[in-house]
Amino acid sequence: MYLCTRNETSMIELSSEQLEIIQKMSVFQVRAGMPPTESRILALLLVSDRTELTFDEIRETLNTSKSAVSTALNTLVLRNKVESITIPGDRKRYFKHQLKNWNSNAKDGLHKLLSVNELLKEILAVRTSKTEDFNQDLRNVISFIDFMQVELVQVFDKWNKQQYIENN
Amino acid sequence: MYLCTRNETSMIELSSEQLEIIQKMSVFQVRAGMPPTESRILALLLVSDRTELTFDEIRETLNTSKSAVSTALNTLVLRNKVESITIPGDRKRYFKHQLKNWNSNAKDGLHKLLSVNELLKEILAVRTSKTEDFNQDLRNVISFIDFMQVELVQVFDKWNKQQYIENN
DNA sequence: CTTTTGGTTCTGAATTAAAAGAACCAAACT
DNA sequence: AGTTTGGTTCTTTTAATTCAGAACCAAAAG
Repeated sequence: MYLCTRNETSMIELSSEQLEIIQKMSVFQVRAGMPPTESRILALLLVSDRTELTFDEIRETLNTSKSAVSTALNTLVLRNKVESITIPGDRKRYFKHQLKNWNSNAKDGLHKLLSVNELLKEILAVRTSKTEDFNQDLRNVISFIDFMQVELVQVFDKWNKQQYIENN
Repeated sequence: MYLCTRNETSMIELSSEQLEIIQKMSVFQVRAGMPPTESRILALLLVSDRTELTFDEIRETLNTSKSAVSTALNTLVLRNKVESITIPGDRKRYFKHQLKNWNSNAKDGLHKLLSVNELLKEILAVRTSKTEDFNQDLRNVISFIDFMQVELVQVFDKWNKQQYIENN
């Protein structure tokens, strides 16, 4: 006979405020294109009093299937949104929001957005010369994006420098 | 008996390069969350030799249904991505890419992205004080976004000023 | 070596988003 | 007035996401 030392449920207790925030946050993320389960997991990891939750705690608290939680967590880990921690002597994995990566994720996202400029340059190269006004507008957009690219790098640098100073 | 003075087709002739760019551009936009038809219309309006196209030219060139083109164009106009021009004495509407708005659309988009900060501040206010490390990381993200908000406004200003100078 | 734990992977079902098709409508033309 | 044009709107079809449920599997525990 094997002992069952586990609790009946691993559901996390949440205040109504916490639940409400999970709701709002996930609506926000879903609108930005993230799938619902991923969004709710991220939101839960942000509001929960314990910052490292197990697979089962997430599953039970959000009342979702194992498969959905599994795939969502894996893509979140892949995208550096969540880190998975293992404690020696404990088989379970613990999942934690990767707040630290917010900065560099934002940077990557912006870079991807700005990479449209390569296509715009291709377009300019192929355009007829008959439409000078339009082409000039296009050139202007291209310079704007080039400008943003340069400036954003400086803004990120400025932030990093400022952080360095504050921590010394 | 009524004369049919219209052409058989209003399809726009496109080089293979132009077609290829439409393809690449729409893939890019779709990945950023824009519906396919909208993306292809925008791309077409960017590469086409004529910059103002009619409803039917768009429909035939992209080989899409009237309803799809209609709704896509209407949302594009609503979002200030496309402008619709009417020429007096011509019943058709002409549609043109709003390159001029790229700048301010970008600004709006970024602002929406950064508006997540209000939620993060709510979260911080509700969090337990037991998790000081995590809370500090969260505060750090919040300051980062606040910082970006301020800096981006300055970057946009700088661009506008620079443009003003160049044009005078 | 058997059982339990902590998941993963593989269907299928259900929901959602996108596009097509047809009916419709107002303005202009004859 | 009747027709054609230039679309719009509503309904149906199709395609793509998302999730659940069950089977499965490796590592650890008994």
